[in-house]
Amino acid sequence: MPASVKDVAAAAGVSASTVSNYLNHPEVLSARSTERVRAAIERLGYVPNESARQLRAGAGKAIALILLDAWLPYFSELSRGVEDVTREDGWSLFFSNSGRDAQQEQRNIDMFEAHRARGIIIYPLGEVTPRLEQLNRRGIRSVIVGPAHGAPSIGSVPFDDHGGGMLAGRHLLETGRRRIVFIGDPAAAQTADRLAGLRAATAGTDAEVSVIEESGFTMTTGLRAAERLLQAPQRPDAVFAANDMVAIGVQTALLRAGISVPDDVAIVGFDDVVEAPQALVPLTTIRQPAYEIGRTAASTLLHRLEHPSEPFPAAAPPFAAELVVRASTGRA
Amino acid sequence: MPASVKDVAAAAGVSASTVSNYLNHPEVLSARSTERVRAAIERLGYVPNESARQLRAGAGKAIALILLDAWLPYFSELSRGVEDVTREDGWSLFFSNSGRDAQQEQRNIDMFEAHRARGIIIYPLGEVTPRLEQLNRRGIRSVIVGPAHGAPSIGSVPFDDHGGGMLAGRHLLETGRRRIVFIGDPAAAQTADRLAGLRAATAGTDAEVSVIEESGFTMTTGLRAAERLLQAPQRPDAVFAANDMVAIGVQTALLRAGISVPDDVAIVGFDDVVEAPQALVPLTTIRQPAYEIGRTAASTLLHRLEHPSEPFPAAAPPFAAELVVRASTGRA
DNA sequence: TGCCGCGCCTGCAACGTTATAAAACGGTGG
DNA sequence: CCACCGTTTTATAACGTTGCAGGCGCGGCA
Repeated sequence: MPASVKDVAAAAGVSASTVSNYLNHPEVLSARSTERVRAAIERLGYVPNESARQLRAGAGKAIALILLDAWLPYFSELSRGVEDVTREDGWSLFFSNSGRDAQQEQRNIDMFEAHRARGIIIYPLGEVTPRLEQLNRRGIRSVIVGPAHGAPSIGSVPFDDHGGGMLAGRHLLETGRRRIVFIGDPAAAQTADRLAGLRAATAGTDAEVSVIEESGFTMTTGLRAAERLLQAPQRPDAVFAANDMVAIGVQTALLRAGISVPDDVAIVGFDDVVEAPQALVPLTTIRQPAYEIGRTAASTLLHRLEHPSEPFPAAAPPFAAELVVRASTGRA
Repeated sequence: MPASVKDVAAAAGVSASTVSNYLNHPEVLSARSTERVRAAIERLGYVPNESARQLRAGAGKAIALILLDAWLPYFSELSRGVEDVTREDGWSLFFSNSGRDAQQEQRNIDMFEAHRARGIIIYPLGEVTPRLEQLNRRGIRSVIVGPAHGAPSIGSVPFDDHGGGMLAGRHLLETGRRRIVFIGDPAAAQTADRLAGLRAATAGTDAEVSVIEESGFTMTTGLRAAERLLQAPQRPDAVFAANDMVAIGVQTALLRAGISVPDDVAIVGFDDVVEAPQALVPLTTIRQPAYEIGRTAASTLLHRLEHPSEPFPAAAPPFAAELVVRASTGRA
């Protein structure tokens, strides 16, 4: 039903090749042909068939982005960074989220392989390194947001989670806190690093660190964790949460229970998402430049695709953590 | 570089057609061939080239979803509904957001046209009806989430915004409120309907309705609106916000200013997103079944695509609004 | 034996695009 | 008038896939 180059060619009284040249090598055409083809394209509303282009070219200019939970604020900022770079460089971006379902994550990778995406940016949920190395052998490059455990064929955009944890710990110590509870899932790689950083900061002091294990990353997770925290025999004087949304959930539950933040309990989050300063008590947090991380991931991948000879830079330095002090931990 | 049917055929000692039949008409193959092809596919890691399939088939089994702001909670729920139905029916979904930029919205439509998506589900920002009718003439169907202003070729999944506004207004009257302020952009279609519903509910009573014009839909919008509200000479006793995030922003600003919710000011939101019950003072709101709306939009579109002869149902009844009472308006 | 039907398989063409090589064109100089 | 040149246009083939028409071998039936 839609018009093809042949239709345009017929309408313009030229050959299909000329139409193709109009689109891809305009400089070789005579002014006369240029004008006739232009008019015919406009008249027929011709739009090149991307599938045919890709087939012909062997691969299209498209990359894919696979995230855990597209609707979490951190990921939406990250994806804006990816989107912007991708668009600037004239590539198409296919987007999908795995909804924290490892099986769905694999299906998404399959789908992008079938669509012959040239590269994949992924914030991985399960163990994807072997699959990504397999894809690499088939010519599909990928970049992991976070640590790539010693897989040199895969790009990596790491963040200094351990350093972030240390910053949080030191800040809590400096503001006089001694009973710190960490909320998160110690089995998840990034979360574990943040906890380790916290422990490194408190080692050798009289502060003690306990852990409430929760594996989610939403406000609901924080509300649930706070219930457990309120039932504990001795209340902590500080909470360090795996991310900002969990921290905000904890804050909400504490305020509802009549506990003052920061007087009774200080709270530190992680990420510095847009919601952090908007919490009722603005949240002290560790800033992760999500937008910049997204941009870097995209440009690393695109650079690799556009300069196939150069390998990924061996070890990019991780993005540095930065402490942002707000009201939830009292005055600095 | 990646394996093609021909490679598989050679490896299995059969013809390309047999490999194709294995994939598309397995029932015609002998057990012997089935096994040999299966083994060859596995050995080579063959993945069918989706571009070639689409080219051959004229169009692929793919639809597109275009949203204003993918990272707003309401849209993420909507898109989950769309995703689920799409996946259940074996279609692929391409996803994009227009970031509240009408130009970007157009570019996304262009991109999906080039990729020959069979249909589009869109929550429109600008005026897209003419463009969608043009696409319809080229065989690409679409469904608008929200009202389709008398364009019978375009599907529509409407919601009863006016009724929702009325419910909110009546509830505020019943709980004794008289000075109601509406926060939102009266120029936006859906928002305008909600305001009209509010006015219909208060007409003929001694309650008065004023409007603070704000065009955003985030917490930041609510914080900004609350500043203006606090400066007003006479403080209202109720706020009806265009959506939940704005309502939560207003609530936060009021609480920070020491104003009690709901004693001094009642607040009603719109949508009933997951954040609504998680606000410090859980939010009374008008429930919009975003997930169900997404499912309906997707199944309307897919039904249309799979049964080309039947037209879109003339006028689907709008989804009904439902009042959800929580603490932000006091006891009922 | 000759013919048919059946089950299974294969060759061919076509989808829309574009790079390549070749051809046509218009003009110059010998 | 022809060989030659640069410019512009064209025919052709190929990318990977699949529907279709036809082919092959085998068994059954007249």
